[in-house]
Amino acid sequence: MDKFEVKLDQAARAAWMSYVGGMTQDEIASQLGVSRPGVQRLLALARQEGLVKVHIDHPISHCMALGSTLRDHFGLTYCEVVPADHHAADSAAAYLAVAAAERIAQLVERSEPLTLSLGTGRSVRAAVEALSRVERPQHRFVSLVGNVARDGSANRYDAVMVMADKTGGERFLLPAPVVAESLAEKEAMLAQRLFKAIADVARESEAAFIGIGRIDRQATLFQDHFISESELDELLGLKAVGELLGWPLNRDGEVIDCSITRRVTSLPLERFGKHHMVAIAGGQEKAPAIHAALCGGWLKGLVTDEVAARQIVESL
Amino acid sequence: MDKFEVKLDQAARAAWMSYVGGMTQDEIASQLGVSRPGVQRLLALARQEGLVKVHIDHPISHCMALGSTLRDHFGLTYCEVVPADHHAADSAAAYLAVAAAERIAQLVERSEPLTLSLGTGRSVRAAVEALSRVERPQHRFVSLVGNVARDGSANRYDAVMVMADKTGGERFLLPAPVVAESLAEKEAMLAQRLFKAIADVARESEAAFIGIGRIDRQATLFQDHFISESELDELLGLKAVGELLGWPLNRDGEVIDCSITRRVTSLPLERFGKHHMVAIAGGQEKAPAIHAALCGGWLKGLVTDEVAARQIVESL
DNA sequence: CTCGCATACGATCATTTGTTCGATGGATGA
DNA sequence: TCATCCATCGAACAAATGATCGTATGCGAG
Repeated sequence: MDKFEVKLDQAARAAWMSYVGGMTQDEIASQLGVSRPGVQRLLALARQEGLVKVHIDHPISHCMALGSTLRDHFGLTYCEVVPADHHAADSAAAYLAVAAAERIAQLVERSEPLTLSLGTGRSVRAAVEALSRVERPQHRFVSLVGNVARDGSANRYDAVMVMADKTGGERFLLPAPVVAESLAEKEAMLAQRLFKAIADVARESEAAFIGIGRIDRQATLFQDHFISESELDELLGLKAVGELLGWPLNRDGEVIDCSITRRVTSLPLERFGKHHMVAIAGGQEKAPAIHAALCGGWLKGLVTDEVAARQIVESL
Repeated sequence: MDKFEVKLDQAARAAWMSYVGGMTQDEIASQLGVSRPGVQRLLALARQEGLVKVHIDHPISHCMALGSTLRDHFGLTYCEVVPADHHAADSAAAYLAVAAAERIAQLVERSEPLTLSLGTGRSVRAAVEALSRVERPQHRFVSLVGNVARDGSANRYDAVMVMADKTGGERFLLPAPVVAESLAEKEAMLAQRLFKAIADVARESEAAFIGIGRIDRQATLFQDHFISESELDELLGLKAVGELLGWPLNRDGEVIDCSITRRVTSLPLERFGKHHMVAIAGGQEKAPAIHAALCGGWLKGLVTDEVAARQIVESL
């Protein structure tokens, strides 16, 4: 196929003129003595044969590539990866918050009434705090996770509270601990009219922005006393690597069925098809948990950082 | 200017999505949460800041870059550089011929009557021989250089002859040696009605495809006995490095005024403004001659090969 | 606090690009 | 040699891109 070689030559020529020389296809056509659609075909060939290499000379380039890989591999609608600033390790968290905030802002800024679910966790908190104030009393914000600690005290600064304060929207808080003391207590909770009403609002929400929790000694679930040390050990024994809304996941992203799971009061993950939940989580240590959540197919979108994304991509 | 950093980040993102991800500007706009014209501006910024690097992964890429440099530097309308095949050194000449032939074919193939000038030399000969046969009796082909050797014999296979044979067009040959024996002989030639008539046809030609000659022991002018050895030495003494249509040029491309020049019967170079002559020449050894022709500003176009082009560009 | 300036934004239009479909020509096999 | 099929090509259309302009918005000076 020597004919093909000649075609490639011409395709490379056309590609050079188009991409490097900045010529229009008409100019290229008259230069090469072919029709304009002919140039079109040559350019298509050049791209298809991988003759055209484009590189974006900016650190963000890697992040985009990582995000794209994750998005394609786990079938996400979108995946944003923020760069890890190697000079200031802390700034990554702030960057993550800003990036997630922009996502949330896109929804919140519209004026049609919106119902939005929010999870707990530092990342979600930071994200909503990064939002700028905007008057939207028509919106409703509902928490997907109980905000009552074991001792009965409510978390005054839940993400939903911050959101509602910033927008003037309605707030719906789940009046329950994340994990009930007993099965009976859980049943009692779920039977409450108020609880059901809030669950209904949550079900109407268009999107949910949630955190992803680790399951280890530093787990928020444990640190904030939602579960006891022995319960943590039980979860670790069952190979839990992360949690979504308090539901522990194994490394394949499946919800682990155990005594603790049966007492979790959060809305079941199955309730939110695949088109609601956007996770906000980053950091080297959270990578296994994020990976699990992705494997489970629970997420629609993910906002993470470079270190976590890299770790996950490398383990694929 | 931290604001600018953020802009660049976003510009890089947009560029990545557009060039690497292949997304449309509308998609990018909705992803980034800006308007479509906003994306436009971001992409413009990214290009302007040199964030976007495009590389054509094909040997021809270097050739295109060389050609572009020559074209811009010497104000040519076009400059085509064919790749030097390192495996088969000879194939470069054939490639050169094919490339030039395509240029000529573009003119010849049209059906409106065409008057085309042709010079002498192996390259021009090879180029017209590479042309495919096409019936164009309405065309006229005229030689710009005498085709009579010192001994009075005419070159049977002048490029014009080949052209006319291939197309059925009219042929106009200059009935003169390139260099007359004496000033008187030249005057006599130029006074001939026939000579004048042919010169007039040449003046009407739309384009001229000519060779570029070296001035050294291997010079065609000398090898084909158009000039004697002592005349060659004289030219070398006057620092001639090349010739166009028999007119010797110094390294700045100026026609050298000497006893030989005054006897050259070819049409004066000045006659052809800057918008007629396309040179066909390649090879390491011809580089200085080509460079001289370019410096002189005699050419509208150039078809050369990689080795010559590289040598010229490196000496700029 | 208000005016003016400057910068940036988004609606709109012209240009360029990509795709589809019918036509043309050349190769292959009967 | 002729019919048929396949590949290729170019005209026309649809989509996307790039540019221009009027408008808004924010910022600094008075």
